Order: sequence, then structure tokens, then C-alpha cells
Amino acid sequence: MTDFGEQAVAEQGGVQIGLTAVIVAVTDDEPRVLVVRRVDHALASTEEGVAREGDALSDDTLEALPYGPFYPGRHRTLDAGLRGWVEEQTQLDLGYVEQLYTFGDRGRDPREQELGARVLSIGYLALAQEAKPAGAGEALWQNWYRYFPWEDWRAGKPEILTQEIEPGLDEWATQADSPAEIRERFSRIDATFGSEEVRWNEDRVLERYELLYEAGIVTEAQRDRGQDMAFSVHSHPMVLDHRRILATAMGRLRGKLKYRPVVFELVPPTFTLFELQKAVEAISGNLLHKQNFRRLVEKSGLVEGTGKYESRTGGRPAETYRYVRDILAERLTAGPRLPVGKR
Amino acid sequence: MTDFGEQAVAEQGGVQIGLTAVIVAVTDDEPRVLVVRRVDHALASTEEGVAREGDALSDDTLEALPYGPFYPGRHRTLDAGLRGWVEEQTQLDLGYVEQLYTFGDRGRDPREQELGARVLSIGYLALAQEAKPAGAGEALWQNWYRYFPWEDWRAGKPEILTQEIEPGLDEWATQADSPAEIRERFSRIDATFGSEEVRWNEDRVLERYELLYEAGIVTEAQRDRGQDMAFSVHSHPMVLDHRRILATAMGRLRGKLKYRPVVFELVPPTFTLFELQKAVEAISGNLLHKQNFRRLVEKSGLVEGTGKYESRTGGRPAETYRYVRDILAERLTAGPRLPVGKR
DNA sequence: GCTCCTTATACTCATATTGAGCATATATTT
DNA sequence: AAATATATGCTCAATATGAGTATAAGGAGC
Repeated sequence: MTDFGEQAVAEQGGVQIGLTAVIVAVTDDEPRVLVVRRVDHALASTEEGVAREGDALSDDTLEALPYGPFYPGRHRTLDAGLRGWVEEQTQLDLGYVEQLYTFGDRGRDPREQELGARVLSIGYLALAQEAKPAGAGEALWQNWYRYFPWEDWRAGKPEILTQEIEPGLDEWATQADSPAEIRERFSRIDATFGSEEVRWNEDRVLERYELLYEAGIVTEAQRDRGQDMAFSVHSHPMVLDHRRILATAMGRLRGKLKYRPVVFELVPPTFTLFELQKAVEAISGNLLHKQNFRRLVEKSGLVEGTGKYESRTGGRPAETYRYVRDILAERLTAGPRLPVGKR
Repeated sequence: MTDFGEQAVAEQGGVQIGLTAVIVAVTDDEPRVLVVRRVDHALASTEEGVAREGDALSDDTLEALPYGPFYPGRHRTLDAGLRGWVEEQTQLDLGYVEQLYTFGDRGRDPREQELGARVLSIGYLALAQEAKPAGAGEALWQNWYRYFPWEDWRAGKPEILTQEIEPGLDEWATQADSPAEIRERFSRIDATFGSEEVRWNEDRVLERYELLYEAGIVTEAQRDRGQDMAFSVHSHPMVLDHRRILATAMGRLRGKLKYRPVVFELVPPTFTLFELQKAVEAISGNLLHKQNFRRLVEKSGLVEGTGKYESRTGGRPAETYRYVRDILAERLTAGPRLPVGKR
């Protein structure tokens, strides 16, 4: 195998490492993500492209995930690097932190040319307990369905799917070159967006985003390809590939919810079972059957009642619970699948 | 958020990106991983440490995963970079490729000092159809249980667990400072290695390795800390953090087996159901109930019989099947859990 | 040919898990 | 006190799972 030698060093040229964080919290029963919303001189080269996108967003809404460079001299580990600048800049105390993926496609960052270096970005998912207004005022918490309106099925199938996305995808599919290719495209649409036979799988956030990107009906695709906008789904784009990173985080978190007790990182220390359920629903984007959710959670042995009750909601008071951080019981949060269904 | 500016560039210093590949195949019912086994000048600084390890391995068995530098000028994407040098050097045609994790702890690579650069390594998992002798002769296929003998439960609970690991871990736990810390350590041991209440979870390969590392009873831990070897589990170490990367790959693959049809990447185009089963068993490290496995696979709709039979095994001939690459059926390989049990 | 051995495949059955809904309890509001 | 709202308890049918038993279909030895 090739080794690292003088030559390798010379050929590699400059590489910059950026750390991009998807910081998630749930407040008011909505999933929030920390977003930076300013025109950054470092992003200037993108500005034009974004501004061209027309009615989907106005000039001042350049939205990005918080990110910062990784300083190899300063940080012993990548995780430490991330925690470092996030806690420094947002005063947020990150609990759960997980590395997501390293993004390194050429051209993902237009600054590469100025810098004369390739910019890799290591994406992180972090869960925060509460969504406080977040220090500096530059950062703010946004409902993540702002960027992915088709992912929220809590109020039934989103209109944007039937009205915009499905027609758009169908058109894209039929524009393929060969009949075989057309069939192939329809298959992929069904597999990711569901159909009569295949039910919607909430974990496939990234696959859906990538299909929309490929079909060119998401604004970033048009920006990146320098196309004019024939049609684009009404949703908020983000700078660079940040919406892709967010999609990765959403899919990962939704998946993890099913086999690891990560919800507890998102709710306050004590909570009612219904509050817990609503946090799960916010993340997974669909409703759960209340009685079955309760059965599942109680059976898991991950929570214990506090003996105290809470009656802010009009009806019978609900007992509050706390998470029992039992390392032994941590194997499963919620069994094979969450109890989907109506309330 | 901090941006990339001149200053950032200056402070970042050099960063080298290495791509490390865990290339897996199943042959003769054993999981194999492609390993490089030579004394590399780039690894010279590690050589001493490894040689010191005594009876666990001899001088000439410096084992490493195949790795190569990432050339930002040459490769458009990280995946392309990996495929590039792997296919170039091993003549292997990689099918399934998945990014695993980016490893970046300071000190993970002793060459950092010579190079004056931080070396990050992006780990990849790749699945190959067959384990051919692999070109150059430098690389060879090794049974992955060579490095993780405690992970193979196909012939019952491995002796190394009862004879070496469990005593070693127990000793480590009791050496903790406070009673609380002792309890904590025992909890972690139970959670990762199982106990009466907690059954062995085959996915937790990395957690187990990291616990062994922390307990100092794995040779790399002693090498990295410069300790002398009081006691170490009889298993083969690897260069740098490659055994950790392999553990990550094993855990990821074992997990994926349960909800994605990845086994089919590891078996030939046609196979009997029992061959398929044995591939799953090789990866997951435990035996499955034959009749139930068959039921599960048939029900999944992922395979179809070819109408041809194969009788190499003495008994009644088995029908051969092929994988139906049905994008719609790809949701689940094997349902929530694989049918564990005796044959 | 028949018997024994071996593996493949079919079928059964008890138990656990899921999805869905009904019933009851305990608060607030009118 | 009645109406309304939510919490919690319980039932039940449909599946899924784990573990066998039974039968089929080949080869080897006699």
C-alpha cells in the first residue's frame, strides 16, 4: 500500500478541516436546530447564487449551520474541537455528541479556490436539553421542518408532497432517456417517498433529499449547477451543503430513536409520558399511539415515576417521570419499532 | 460563528488525510479482512513498541489495514479516492462502500511529529464478493476473529472470555479508586460483555474493544501508554489504531445486517439458503435457527429460487437462489432481529 | 435392491409483541 | 352537577418469534 512520504505530503496540498454542528433541541413540541443567519464574508462567493433563487427566500436569509475550523494544534480530539467552539460561542452545554459523516466533495465549498486548499467538513450531531435564545443573537433556533417540510407527517401527509414534490418527481422521471431509465427512476421514487406498497420510512431523510437534489427540484441543485430555476420546491435552502448535513443528522437521529434512549437527552429531567411522546413525535415526524407508547416505555424500565403530578393541561393530572440512567437497561429504547398510529 | 480566514489557515497548520479501508469478504464460512503485513518505513517508529509485546506476536507480524493518502488534487470525492487506490493496488472491484468514521485523536499516528502535520484518518467499510489471493502479495486475507477472538460465538462462548478477559476485567474493576467507581466499572462490563441479565449483543464490538483498551489488557493500550505488559489478552494487535477501526467496521456491519440486505454483497450471485445463512453467521458471530432463517428470508421477498439444485453436501440437494435486487423490497433484510438459536 | 446417514424443506405450536380500541379515573370548565 | 379533557388501565385480534417435529431427497455401504 502507498505510504505517506515526502511526495505524498507535497501532492496533498492544503486541506482545511471544518467542523459543522447540527445542534438539536425540542421546544414547544417542535424539533429545533441551531442556525446562523448572517451574511458572512467567507460566504460571499455563494451569495450571488443564493440571491438568484427568487421567491423561495429573500436576500437576508442566508442560513447556515454553525461551523468552525478545526485547529490541530489546539485540540487533542475532533470531538474536543467541536465542543470547544460550540460551547465558547453559544454557551450551550452539549450533552450527547456524535460524529455523523465527513463531507469532502470537491466544489462543496466555493472558498476552496481562494484558499488554495480543499475544505473537508466533519459533520456532528449534538443534542441539547433546551433551546434558549442562544447568546450572541447571530444564532437562532429554527424548526427543522422549515428546511424539510415534507418530513413532517404529524398533521397527516404534507400538502407539499402531493402538490409540488410528487408532480415534480414524476416529471423528472418521465424525462429520462430510455424506458428502462424511466422505470428505474420511478422505482427509486417509490422506495424513498413511499407508494401504495411501500410505506413512508421516516429514516430516509437523506435519500429523499438527494433524490430531490438529483431531480433538480431543490434550490441548491440549481445553484450548484448554475441552472436557472424552472421549478423548485417551496422550502428553505441553506448555504453550501448544509441542508445535506442536516438531512444526515435527521435521518441518523430518527433511526437512533428506535434503539437507543436518546430522547431523554432532549427532554427536561422530569417529564410526563405524553411530553416524552411528543418529543419523539417531533423528531420522527409522525404520531404515535398513546397507550402503546406508554406500555412500551414503562416496560423498558428506562423511566421511573416521581410520585408527583402535573396538571397544566386541563384534564386529569399526569404523573411525572424521570429517566433512570441504567447502563444495563440501555440496550433498547423502544423495541424494534415505535408504535405508530393515531392518538 | 468563526469563519475561515487568513488566520485560521495559518493556525491550522498541516493536516494530512489518510483513507483506511476495512475490506471484508466471506470465504470458507469465515469473515476475512484484507490486511497488509510488512514492515513499512513509515511505521518504523511503531516497530519498537510492537516488538516489545512479547509472545503475543513475533517481529515480522506487523499487521495493518490497507491505507493510502487522500490527494485533494486528484480525487473529486473521498469515496473516489478510496476506490482509486484500493482498486489500483489490489485489483479488487469494490461493490458496496460505506464511510465509517473519521479518526483524529492527537497521537494516533506517531508520524505526526516527523511530518509536522496532524494525520486524520477516514475509515471505510467495503464489501467484496470473493477473497482472491489479492495481487501484490503484500496484502492477504485474514480471518477477522484473529484480532477479535472473543467475538466468535459460533462454537459456543469463546474460552478466551472466561479464561482471560473476564478475570482481567474483574481485576481492573476492583482496582478502581472508590466503591462507586468499582460499581460503575462492573456495570459497564456487564453492559458490554453481557451477564445473566444482559445478553451478549454482537453489535457492540467497538464498545468491548474500547473497554479492553481502557482496562489496559489489550496490547495496543500498553504500547500507547508505554507501559510494560503485566497481562494482555492473547489476540493479534494492529498498527496504530487500526484494530479500533476494524472494530468499528465489524460493529457497523453486524448492525447493518439486521435491517439492510448487505449479506448479498458477500455471497456469490447464486447460493443456497444455508450458504447465505453461514455468511450471516460468520459476520454476526453466532448461530441461527435454520428453519426460521429460511422462513425469514423467503418471506422477505429478496430472493427467488433458480430452479437449480446443488448437492455438494452429502444430503438432499439444496435449491439455489439469487438475490432479487428489488429496490422496493430493500427496506428490511431480516426483520427486527435475526433468528438466533441452535442449528 | 435396501438401510443408514445426511442435509433440505415443510409444518406445528406455544409464547411474545404489536396495533388498535374500549373503559375508567381524575382533573378543569360551565 | 354536567360536560369536557386528558391520563391511565385493560382487552383482543393479528403477527412475529423461538423452538421443535416431521417428511423429502440425495449419497454410501452392503
